[in-house]
Amino acid sequence: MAISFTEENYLKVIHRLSEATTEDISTNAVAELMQTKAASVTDMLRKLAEKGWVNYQKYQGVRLSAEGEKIALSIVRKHRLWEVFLVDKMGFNWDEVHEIAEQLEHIESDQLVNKLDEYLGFPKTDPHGDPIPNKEGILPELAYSHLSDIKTAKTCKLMGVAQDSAVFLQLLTKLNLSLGAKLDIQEVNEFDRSIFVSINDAAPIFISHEVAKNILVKV
Amino acid sequence: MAISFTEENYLKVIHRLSEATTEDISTNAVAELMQTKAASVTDMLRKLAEKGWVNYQKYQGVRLSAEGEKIALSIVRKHRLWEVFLVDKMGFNWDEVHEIAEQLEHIESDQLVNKLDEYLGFPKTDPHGDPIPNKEGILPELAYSHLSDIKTAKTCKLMGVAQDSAVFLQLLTKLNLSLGAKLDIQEVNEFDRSIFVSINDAAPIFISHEVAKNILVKV
DNA sequence: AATAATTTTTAGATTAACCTAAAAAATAAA
DNA sequence: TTTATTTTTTAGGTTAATCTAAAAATTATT
Repeated sequence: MAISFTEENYLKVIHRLSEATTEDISTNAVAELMQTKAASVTDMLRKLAEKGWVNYQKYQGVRLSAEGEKIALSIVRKHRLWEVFLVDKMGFNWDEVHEIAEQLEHIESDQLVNKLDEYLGFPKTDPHGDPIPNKEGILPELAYSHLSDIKTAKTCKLMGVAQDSAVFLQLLTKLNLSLGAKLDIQEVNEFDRSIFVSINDAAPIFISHEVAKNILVKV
Repeated sequence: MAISFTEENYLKVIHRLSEATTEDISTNAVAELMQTKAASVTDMLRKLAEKGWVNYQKYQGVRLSAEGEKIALSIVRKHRLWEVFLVDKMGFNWDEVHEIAEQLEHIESDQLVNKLDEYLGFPKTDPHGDPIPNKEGILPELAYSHLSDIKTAKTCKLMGVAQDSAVFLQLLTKLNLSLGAKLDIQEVNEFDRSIFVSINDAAPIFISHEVAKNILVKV
């Protein structure tokens, strides 16, 4: 069935919200991420439900159907593969690629996506460490911890970020924190939960809890 | 000023029609290429004129303004660069890339286009031999002849095609005719204007006038 | 030049995606 | 368990791009 850009974006947003919870997704939550009004969301949810891509009962929130999940994952796959392309092949920084990938994710051609995947060497994650669904739409589960959850001195490796806003990524770049960086945690301060850490064997610096919450690491 | 996909497509179509003539472009001609009705075209021409991208007086046809020309050329540039990408990097055949490039040409990022250009080695033409406008929107004039215009036995080189429909390109592929092929013209038949020609030193074959009209060669 | 044929435009509707304002339902607080 | 608050939906409108059918302008033909 034909699908519009807007419908694709709604499915993507519902998918994103569903990753964080097992609850049904509220109209308002969708409205906020879609940068639109709740009334518009209600209209769209009814339409998506008619097309069989979501399960929706009014006042009860929304969930993706199996079909809707499949579509959402194919968009996520395209988005993340294009991000790899932009960084690895086009030479963009990891904080510059989101907007462009938002456009490229809507290009329709399974053949192209699979050729791109192969061309990039079947990457497992995008430049922010987010996993890339495979051709069958299966998303490899990457069991990473939030840096903020670590309580004791230990060594770990930066595997991803929980947020890909440009300001945040630029801050990480300033701190010399990129995918794969080695983090030697010296101390976790009880007072403000800031972390005193050596990055790639440099002199240790302080990282705020705010920032640590958005950093994913493998212990 | 903001521009929609549809507006971009109209400018592209008007540009294409303008290449073939110095006359003003008729509403019907635009309608046919846009696969829409004349009434819809009238509406859009008025809008494009308001935005300053075309010069249009009702009943008098339409021309691109300098600004409109600039936009059209940037779309052509993107279209052709993406075609090179699809063939050279993704391994598509030249008859498979048009549809996908129709989508990719609307991706908005000057930075991306210029990086892509560099990545592809600043190609001068697309996989069909059509010239690629440079960053400044200047379209190199390639003075090629139509194979159908050649009257005597001589050797020439296939530099492009005047049509990129999949059926036509597939026929050329069957005839072993690709960009750069050497054509030794043995004889031009007066009766049906068919051409008896050896392709890359193979045994000579007949090529119809219909086909020859769409083949561009350098003598 | 008058009439016929064609092309183009206007008028009035339709659809997708959005909006505001008001009503209804669900949830939280007293 | 009422009342207040918040969330969600409905009702009615807007805009971009399209359509059909009818009117107007242009071009071609007698």
